[in-house]
Amino acid sequence: MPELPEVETVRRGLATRLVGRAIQGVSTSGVALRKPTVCALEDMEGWVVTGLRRHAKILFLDLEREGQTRVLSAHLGMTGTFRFAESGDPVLPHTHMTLHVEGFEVRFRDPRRFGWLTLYPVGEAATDAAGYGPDCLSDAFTQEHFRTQLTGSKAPVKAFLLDQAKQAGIGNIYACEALYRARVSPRRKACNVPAGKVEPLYHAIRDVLQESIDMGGTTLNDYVDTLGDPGTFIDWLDVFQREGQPCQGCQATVKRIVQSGRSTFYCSNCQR
DNA sequence: ATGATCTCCTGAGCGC
DNA sequence: TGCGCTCAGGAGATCA
Repeated sequence: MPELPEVETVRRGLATRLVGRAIQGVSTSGVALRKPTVCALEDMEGWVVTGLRRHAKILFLDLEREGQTRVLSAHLGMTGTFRFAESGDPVLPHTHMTLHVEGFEVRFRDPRRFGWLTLYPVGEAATDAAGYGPDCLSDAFTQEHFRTQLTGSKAPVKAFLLDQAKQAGIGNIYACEALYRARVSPRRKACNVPAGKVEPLYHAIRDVLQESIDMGGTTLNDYVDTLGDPGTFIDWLDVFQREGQPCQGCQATVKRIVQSGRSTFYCSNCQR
């Protein structure tokens, strides 16, 4: 499941081969994704990719043509992938968009269709991240911002971390891992996180995300990068999907509970 | 207003 | 062997 580190890995991969290239053609499946696009994706034909940006889990493809600009936003949802391909490669099922570029193709595939592709009109900015808080790895995500948001929320701290409006980019994996690293119980209300644990939790979030990027992200089931390679951060997960296994710190058994309908993995002995 | 729950979707895994 | 059930969760919509 792509979270910030996986999307950043995809962004870097796409940037290496796509920036400066003209989109010569666009093929689509016609199947509806999570959100409808504003303009037809085919309208990207003839536009040049000038850059790839990311805010949290959203990718932005900047396009330019004859002095004008526009943007394509993309979200990978649960099972979305961007892959480089040769024109003769077999097209896998659930391939929803293919960008034809000189010498190769870029294909967006998403079996469960939780992702989206939105092409905005010429000159318009993308609004996908309008309700989002600062990206967790950006300078805007300060310790002060985090403290203010945290102390103002009565939600369980695990649910708080997943709230993209508070700070954006954390998904289920890294919420569990950051809480474990900071030794904070996921069941504790955000506003009741001990004062002395706020800074450790802030740094745990930043560290775990950055370390995962360095490892190419985490692959549980579906995620692969633009070359089809899985991320290897799974080997460094302390608690996620480790129910029943001993905690690395105290040898107690890692537990799994459900919060807001999602699995939370933690050590009830270490995390208080 | 805020937090909790539901919904969308497909494929993997499991039990009978 | 094969069918049907459950589960996975990002995030917008809806409910409490």
